[in-house]
Amino acid sequence: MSLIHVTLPDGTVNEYAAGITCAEVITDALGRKHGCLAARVNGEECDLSRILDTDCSVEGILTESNEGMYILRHSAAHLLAQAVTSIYPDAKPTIGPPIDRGFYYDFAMEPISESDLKPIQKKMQELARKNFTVERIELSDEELQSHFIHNPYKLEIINDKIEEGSGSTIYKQDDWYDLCLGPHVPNTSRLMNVKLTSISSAYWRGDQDREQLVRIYGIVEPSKEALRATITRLEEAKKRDHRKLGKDLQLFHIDEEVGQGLILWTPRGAIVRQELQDFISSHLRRQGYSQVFTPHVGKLDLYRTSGHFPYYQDSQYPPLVERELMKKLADEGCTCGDLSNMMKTGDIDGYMLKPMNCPHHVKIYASQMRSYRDLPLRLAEFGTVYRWEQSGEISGLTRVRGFTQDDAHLFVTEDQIGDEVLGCIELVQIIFEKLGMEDYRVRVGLRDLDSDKYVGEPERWDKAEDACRAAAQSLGVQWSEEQGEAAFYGPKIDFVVKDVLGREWQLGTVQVDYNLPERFGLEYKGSDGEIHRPVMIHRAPFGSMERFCGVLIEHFAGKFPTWLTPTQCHIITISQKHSAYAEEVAQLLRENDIRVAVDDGDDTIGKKIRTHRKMQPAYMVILGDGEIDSRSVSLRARNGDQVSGIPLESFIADLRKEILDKVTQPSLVVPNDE
RNA sequence: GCCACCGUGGCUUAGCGGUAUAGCACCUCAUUGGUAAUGAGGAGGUCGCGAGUUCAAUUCUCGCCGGUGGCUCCA
Repeated sequence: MSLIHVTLPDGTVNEYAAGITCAEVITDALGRKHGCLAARVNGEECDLSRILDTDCSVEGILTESNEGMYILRHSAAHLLAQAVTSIYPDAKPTIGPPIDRGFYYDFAMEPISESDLKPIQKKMQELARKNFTVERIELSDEELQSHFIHNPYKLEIINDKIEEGSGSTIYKQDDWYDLCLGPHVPNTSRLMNVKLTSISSAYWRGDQDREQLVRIYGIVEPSKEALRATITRLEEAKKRDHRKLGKDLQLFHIDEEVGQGLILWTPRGAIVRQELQDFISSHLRRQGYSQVFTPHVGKLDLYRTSGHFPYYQDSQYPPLVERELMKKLADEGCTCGDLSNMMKTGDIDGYMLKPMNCPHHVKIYASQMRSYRDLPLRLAEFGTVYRWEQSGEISGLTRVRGFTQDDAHLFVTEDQIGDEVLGCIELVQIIFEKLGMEDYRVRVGLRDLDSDKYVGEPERWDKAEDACRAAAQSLGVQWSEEQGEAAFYGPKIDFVVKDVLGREWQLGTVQVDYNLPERFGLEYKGSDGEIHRPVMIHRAPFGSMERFCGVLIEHFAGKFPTWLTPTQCHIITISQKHSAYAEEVAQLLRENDIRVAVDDGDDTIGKKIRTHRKMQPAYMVILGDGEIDSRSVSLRARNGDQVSGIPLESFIADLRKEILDKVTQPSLVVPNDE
């Protein structure tokens, strides 16, 4: 029997008889309780059962690692398919991958409901407990065909994805098997700690025109404790959902009679939004932006020139057509289809709710003769736009039909692109930093070199793409280049953040645009006396006020920094005989631009504190005999910390400073040493 | 838009073929209280909307509207 040399991660080289398995090598190196569920041989992931017959390096994959969790989730997906097919013999498994937060499996089957998950989960645990060995089996093309003869989905994958003559592998546990490359856990007992979380639907291969499948989502963890911790974390996350907090904290309201995805900002939410807007505005002034205002509607012709109509009409509110004209056309027997066609061809005009602000800003640029001395011209507007998002997609503040972009358009010379793009993303960084938002990623969208859908010359694209790359690089945060993610009119930089449930939302965006200046024939006179075409940069550092506020509510879990908090101080009296002092303090605070609420009602102090806590003021100011005597205040922080005997005047001064400095979290309460 | 589920006073919620619980909030009275619920009383709902089945519908069926989780889409 020949010997092989196996290199371990620590560099030791052991000698084994050829034919040994990974599991045996790892057990030999780490002992029985090594906790690995797969291995890496020469850097390639494989099963623990892999047989080694040549010299190689071997490394165990622990469940604690990212790779380990993916394998665990992938195996759990298999177990789910086994359980589903045993309960629903007609269900046909299609695909079931691991994902960041767990796993799912798509089945072609009759729809089932949420309540059906319990029995499936039970079945999974029952199968896991039986501790079936998970076995890898290599099959030829013919064998694959015969194994999946009753499952057209698997056959489609086999035919599309597997090279002819190469065969592939299946993974088998008990009498159930699935087409899969692996690797997988060695046995099903590793999969005891699973929970099925939700059910939904998906299209086969993500194609809207193909079969609708039943998708079951689940989570799996290596231990009971870890599973419990994950479940707790998910529940905690739900508590900071901006839709729930928006209601609890009375920040906004969505009324079905007003319409889906149309936000009513209630007084408290309006404060948060306005403070943010003021904050951005002050930075815009520093960066040399000019504020403009434009109307919420524009003529269809405007959007025909910009190219937005009719090409994107599916995502716009329907056009507004003059009453008299409609009546006349109706009398002439004009059908809806005729009307639609006439609008497309431009035979009749109408107005449209603006789906974006750019055409309006372009018209401001074009309203005067421009010289190179005017550039860069930076036009900013908190512009409200309306888009007909699909009904099923609308959600809270993060996906709405009417929203206000913190929009601006920069008209620049070719040479100014780099500096101006940089300026835009510096603004984003300043704002994110002030708000303590560190968990975001930057996506640089570049053109797909093989596609011809892009407008403009390649040399200009190269230059603009370089400018975007350089700008992203300068941020000093994680960023990625994504080929083919550019808009057809130019490259872009996007800022992406995750919400509490791990869903990604695009917030800020900076886009270079060669197209609109062309379509609108924009010009400026250069230093050479010739006429040139400016380049446009679209940018919205927050994306929209709605989405940004939604993300911010979750980021702070409703506990806003003092400057953003709707009511910064809630003044609470010990008893009603302290009302006069409370009113005096409140008035002083108001005079210092501090937002206050006063509760001098006849509830007990404990009751009042409990009630006001729910609104998450930065501070509760407690006033009683002691405070009146010493002309002071007693403060209570959100976490329950308290401090008393603070002189009224110094409290006001400190609070003002905290607000002006936009300190990330209230910090005036430092508990007294007992 | 598609699939599944859900829709009871401002909020959270019980219930079910015979028009409905409870808590918080609200109002009144008493209580004047030092940091997470003082006591008593009161008012408030055509059970999302429309149609059907039935002697009878909040409850069953269908349609619509809205919400939730996904899918698809996102200039």
